[in-house]
Amino acid sequence: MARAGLTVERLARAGAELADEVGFDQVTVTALARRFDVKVASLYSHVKNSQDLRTRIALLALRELADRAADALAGRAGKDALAALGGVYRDYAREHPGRYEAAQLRLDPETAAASAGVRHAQMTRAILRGYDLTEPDQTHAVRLLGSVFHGYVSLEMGGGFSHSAPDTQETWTRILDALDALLRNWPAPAP
Amino acid sequence: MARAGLTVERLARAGAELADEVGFDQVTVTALARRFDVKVASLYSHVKNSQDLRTRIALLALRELADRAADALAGRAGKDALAALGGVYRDYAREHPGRYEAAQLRLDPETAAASAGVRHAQMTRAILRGYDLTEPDQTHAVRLLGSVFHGYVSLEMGGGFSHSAPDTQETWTRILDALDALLRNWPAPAP
DNA sequence: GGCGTTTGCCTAAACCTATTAGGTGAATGC
DNA sequence: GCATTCACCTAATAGGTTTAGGCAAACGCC
Repeated sequence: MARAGLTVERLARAGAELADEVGFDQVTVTALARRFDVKVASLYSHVKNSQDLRTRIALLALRELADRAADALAGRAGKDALAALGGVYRDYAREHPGRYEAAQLRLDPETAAASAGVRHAQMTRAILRGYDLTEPDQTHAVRLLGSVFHGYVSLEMGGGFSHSAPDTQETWTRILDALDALLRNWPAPAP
Repeated sequence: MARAGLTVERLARAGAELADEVGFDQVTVTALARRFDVKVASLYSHVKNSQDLRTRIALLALRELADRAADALAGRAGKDALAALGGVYRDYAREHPGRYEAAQLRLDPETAAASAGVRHAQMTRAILRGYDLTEPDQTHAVRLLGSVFHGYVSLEMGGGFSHSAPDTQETWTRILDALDALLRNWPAPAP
């Protein structure tokens, strides 16, 4: 009986590829077993269950995304950094739609706290050091940037902006312009 | 044989309730049949299949959301209208998390075009009439607002901002302030 | 190099969910 | 009062998930 050489890491990686090919919600223990030419039950020696598998794929995607972001941010500041971070999310979603979906999976609090998710928040906060925001405003701005990037990418991926002029690249750069302007001139609370 | 009185509308409505209770991805033909105390196969006289059922729930949610938005926008303009629209999305997601998830379902283009989704875009555009934006910029701004609202609500729902100070209500109002300021002073393209 | 232990994969079986085909009986319409 | 339609049924197939228990290859050890 030849062994297929399954490991948790290989399963997660293959699951991520499968997600990009057929969509994250189509990633199934059965499909993954087929891909390794192995019986379904064999996977259960490596992952606890279907949910566990999905979680591992999500963690992989978060890690990849954070690594890319760290690379892209190296040596950049201000609007340059802002555009770089946004670009990383957008490009990753286009190249790896299934992984990007996976990164959106709801994790339970402890798992989330131990994930690369915290690096994402740290990097966003680092970008804001290039702008002049005091502490509570910095948090508000972190949340705004998270919302815009996540919201834009997921709407664009879902075809929300599809086939309407002007094209989405133009909108994307103008949104980055707008965010930069906003951060350079963050308004005081409305009266 | 007593009849349960199934119709497509009742199925969609019950499916929406079920979604709010157990999550949209747990809405299954089987669970819905149980709820009506009817055999699973009976539902197939009313909906084509599981996907069809989900789509109908999504369309219901989009319609409800658009109705609420139209109500909230009546008689408002400018920042008032902006806050009202955002509030509708945020409140709906909190009251009806399953329906809100459903509203995010990817629809095929023809279905989307016939859905209440177009009313949402129209309403967002209507709000922008209170600001001074020329045509291509209006589209960019529509997309920005869509991104922020959708992104913020889905991150907040997913616990993305959880247990960190300051509280999310504060952030929400400051984001509305920021968007208002941005729209009143929309920047020209960066050089 | 044989020997026990661990490890990796298997078979088998139980249990969900989705979907189709082919009924039956109650309500409806002329 | 009969035909038709409609609402629901039984039965069967096909996949996905998960657990229990088994066997054989690989590993550690003397």
